[in-house]
Amino acid sequence: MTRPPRTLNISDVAERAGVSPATVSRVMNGNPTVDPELARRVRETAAELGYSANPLARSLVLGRTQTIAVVVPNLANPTFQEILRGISRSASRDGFHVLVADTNETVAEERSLATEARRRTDGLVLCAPRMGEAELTALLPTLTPVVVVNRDAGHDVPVIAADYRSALHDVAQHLYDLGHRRIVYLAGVRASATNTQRAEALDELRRRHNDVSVIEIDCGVSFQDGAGAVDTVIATRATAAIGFNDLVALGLVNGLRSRSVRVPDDISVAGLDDIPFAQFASPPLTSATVPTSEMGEHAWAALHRLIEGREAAPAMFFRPRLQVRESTARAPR
Amino acid sequence: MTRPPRTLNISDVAERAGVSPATVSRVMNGNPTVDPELARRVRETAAELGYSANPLARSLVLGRTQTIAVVVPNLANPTFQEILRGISRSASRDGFHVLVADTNETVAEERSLATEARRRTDGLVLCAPRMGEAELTALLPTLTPVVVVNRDAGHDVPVIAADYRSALHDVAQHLYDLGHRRIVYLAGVRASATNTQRAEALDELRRRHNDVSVIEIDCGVSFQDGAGAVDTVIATRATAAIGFNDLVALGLVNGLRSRSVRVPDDISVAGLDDIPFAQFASPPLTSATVPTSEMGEHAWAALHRLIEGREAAPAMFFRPRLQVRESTARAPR
DNA sequence: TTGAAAGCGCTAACAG
DNA sequence: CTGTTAGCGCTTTCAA
Repeated sequence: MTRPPRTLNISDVAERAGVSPATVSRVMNGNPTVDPELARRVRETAAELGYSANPLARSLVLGRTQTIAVVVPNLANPTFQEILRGISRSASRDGFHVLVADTNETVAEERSLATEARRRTDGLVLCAPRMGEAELTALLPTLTPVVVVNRDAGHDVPVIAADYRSALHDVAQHLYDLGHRRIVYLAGVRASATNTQRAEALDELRRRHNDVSVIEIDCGVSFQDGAGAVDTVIATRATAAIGFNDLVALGLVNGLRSRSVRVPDDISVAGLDDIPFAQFASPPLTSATVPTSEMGEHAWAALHRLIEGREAAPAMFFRPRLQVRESTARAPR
Repeated sequence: MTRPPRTLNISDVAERAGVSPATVSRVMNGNPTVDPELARRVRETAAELGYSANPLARSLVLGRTQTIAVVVPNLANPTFQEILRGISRSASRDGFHVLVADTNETVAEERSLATEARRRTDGLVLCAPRMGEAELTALLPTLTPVVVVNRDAGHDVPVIAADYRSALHDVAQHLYDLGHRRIVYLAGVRASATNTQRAEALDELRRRHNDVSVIEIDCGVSFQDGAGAVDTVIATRATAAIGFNDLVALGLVNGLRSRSVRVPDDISVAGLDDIPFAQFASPPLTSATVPTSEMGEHAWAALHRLIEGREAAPAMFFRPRLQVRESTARAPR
């Protein structure tokens, strides 16, 4: 293991300016107890040499890295991309860097990835963790400061989440109002907590309307998953389908097209999330708008408070807004 | 500035195991020169205490962080999202973490963001930098090890790029073959190097076919930019339009729809990149497929080589593949 | 107001 | 094979 050649350090500057390293440190940190004239000279020397303090060394001694970590289940999912973007923009505005970790839907690695990422940073945003309730409850305290996105997480941890129960309720009710009585729901990963919320909304629909039949199909979270479910969906003879998210819904639409099933004439399809491209799909997809990048910003704000030792932010739930587009229509009679 | 409470460190483990810190260090690093029995005991103690070495301290002494930085112009752009994902996946496979920095198309901050990010990491992937040639040439040597994506960068720096010249050539030729003789091109940011490549391809088209007229319009890189250009495009009376990228093209399509101009009946529209959603657009968008996530993987591979002190990888150019879909058709007569 | 010295947590050269 | 020691680059008491 060859050690890299050493670089310009604080002593070099100190020596050149004829002062002690301590003084250079004070100047670089804007400590006002330094003689103005001396400070000027040091600053000049530093500029001349192109010196700036090694962030690693500072991190070690100060115990803070000015960096946070964001753990997402899948970087290919537009929802998490948006959340990441929201976090990244606002964190960088506050002078923080962002480390990103993609678990790739591998539940088994969530824990270690989060732990590892957390150790190199000052705090963590855990997005939609897929692990079991017990594991999460045990893990979170070891991760503080941490905030959780799109999953509920007890009372000690700030939560920023979309209310998927309400979202699915609105979408399902919209379909019911259009006359659909046989509705299929393409469920996401069982492990996903938001999937449970969605299921609850379906239960409620069943309770409220005894003339409706809701069929749940195990599917997945990706475009491919949605496309792959097409035959099962057709077999149910449902007149409407709701995707776990827009990706699944869009995949299904594509699959239906390949089977020459028309959307929305033969079957209505709706998604959840309202990803940026839902509106440009063919046909434009009915969905429920989740304010993802704002949620990212709030996640950062909550984490920032924690990092600064301020009181934890309360859990925040965002109610998605139903966005009716052309992929849903009256049920065929 | 309150110093955080100190945590479990190597001396705690050493003390508990009745050995020196050096021995613990050796054990933790798998150094084989330790008595197996002793090693076992140390490992046991470490596990018992839940100890693992502080990465910050290791980074400082070893001079490597096991982290790389990725700088992108815009995290909202699917192309950069995919590149980031490709890098992230492959880097993490090799035990590296990824710091992400979004410049938000702010040319003035590219330099400082890249420099800052580089200082906390072992290497940098600079994606499609927008800064001027001279500035880039001056900056790159201060960033090594660094690899550049989607922009040419002299001979000392590995480059991973899509051949946009070829891509635009194929798209333009495709339109020409469909009978289009009046084609409008929605240019991206002037600063973008790949924009220049695209312009070259248009020049070539003009040279080869003196019956074709190619109009260039300053536009931008986003969906909104494309939508905003709609009236200008209509005013040109062109029968076909090529977007700087798929986002612009999709924006234009949407704008045209709002003006009741039919695609492709009245005007053909094509994009560049073939982002994941190009195929689900309405109508599905003709584009040129850029293998973004593979490019990300190659970018990591090239950077990894550099970090390990191996010889620099040669510049790699990927030729995009024309993907004809329903947004382009024969020119109206 | 400034400098000397200790120490953040770790690794590696050097003795033994 | 193991411990002692020095030092990565910085900040921060403590004394002067």
